[in-house]
Amino acid sequence: MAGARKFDETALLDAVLQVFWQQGYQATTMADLAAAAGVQRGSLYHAYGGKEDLLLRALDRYAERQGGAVLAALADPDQRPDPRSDPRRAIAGFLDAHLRRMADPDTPAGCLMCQTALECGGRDPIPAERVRHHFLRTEGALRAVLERARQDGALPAGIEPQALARFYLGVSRGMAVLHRAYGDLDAVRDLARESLRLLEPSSSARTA
Amino acid sequence: MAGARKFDETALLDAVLQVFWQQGYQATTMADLAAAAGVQRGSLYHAYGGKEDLLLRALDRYAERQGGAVLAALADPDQRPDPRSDPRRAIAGFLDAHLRRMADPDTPAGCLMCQTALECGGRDPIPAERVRHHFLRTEGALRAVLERARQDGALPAGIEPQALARFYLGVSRGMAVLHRAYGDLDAVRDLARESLRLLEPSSSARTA
DNA sequence: GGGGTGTTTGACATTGATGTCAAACATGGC
DNA sequence: GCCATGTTTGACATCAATGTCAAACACCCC
Repeated sequence: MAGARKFDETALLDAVLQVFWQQGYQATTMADLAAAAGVQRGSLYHAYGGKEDLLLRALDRYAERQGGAVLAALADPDQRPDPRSDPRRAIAGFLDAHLRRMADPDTPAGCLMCQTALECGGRDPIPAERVRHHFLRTEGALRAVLERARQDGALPAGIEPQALARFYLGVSRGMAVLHRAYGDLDAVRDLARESLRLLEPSSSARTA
Repeated sequence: MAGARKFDETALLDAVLQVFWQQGYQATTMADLAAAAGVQRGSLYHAYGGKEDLLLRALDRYAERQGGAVLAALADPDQRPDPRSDPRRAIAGFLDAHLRRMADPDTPAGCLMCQTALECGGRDPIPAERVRHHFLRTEGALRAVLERARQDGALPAGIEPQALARFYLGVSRGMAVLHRAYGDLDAVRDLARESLRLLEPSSSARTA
């Protein structure tokens, strides 16, 4: 293969991701993306389909990096032998991974997935579907942890893993909105901390 | 005053609001807004400053309509004599008002405030600040209800109204994201229902 | 009903983004 | 070193949105 491309694929996607995340999908132009990636605009068109295609790849890359860290924290919050039998540690690790990500000053506030969900939800079905896919993945991972914990007897009887998984998915999404809106982590921390009280042993088990 | 304007101010803002809500801020053009409002594009420029000004007015109108109903439900969920002394009813009314709004098929999924928060958070400081203002308003109303309930002894000691208010604000924002992403209310209902368990009498009171 | 005030309208110039393309270029295989 | 393959580059035409403006217009007050 001669005339190899000069740029690093993942570095380019990271740059693209950052711009989408900072500015939003519609507000960023191909020129913005090219400048951020240190590449000519024509090269982007040549190597990829266009803005929507780049967004889809950026979403997958985002899921791989940020989502990967989050799911790893969920599965193994503290490198314990079998952390999933303690759902509190697992869920706390899940939320704490979000908090740590948001505390990184080099990264825009909020969450690219949530932004894209809201921005493309009423207009661009393909990115919206991709986001939905990643949401369902996270929801499934949460549910798996809670299912397992219930089987191990680590959760009060009557708990519905499905509903609780959706609850913590929603909480993590709310955290992203508050982070973006408020700019700091005060409210985000409150939201995470309060939500964990639902798993405390003394908490009621009624879930209708 | 001669040559009175032909259109109805609030009807126009409702139409504008709907378009912003459906498509997002950046994706809607002045032509979209003019068409939705049944008005010539030049008239919009004449009567208002431009797209950003229209967004600000749409946000205020949205807060007045949707937010007004939500805050009313919070203050008086069931036309009881003094509903605020029962924080569970008040918060349930608050969340249920969101659910009822989302169940309306004539209205786009999600929440205009949250969309704007995420879309403008990294780009347009003025709309972002306006959204923050409305968020703080809601947070304050929630806190007031919880403060009062605590004074009435209707909440376990040790509860922090501030943190709990932010929690339910975040939950309502998470509901909007899940609604927009999933398109249905299943996950939204789960999120709302689970979050209410935090106020059950048997729930633990530890908050620090 | 005439004059003045403010609104509506369509057109205009300007700006910016898009997507394409041919030519120049780099690289690996032979 | 040379060729073939694929990439980079800048330019180009097209398209769409913006914001402005002068003229036409409708309304109220006198």
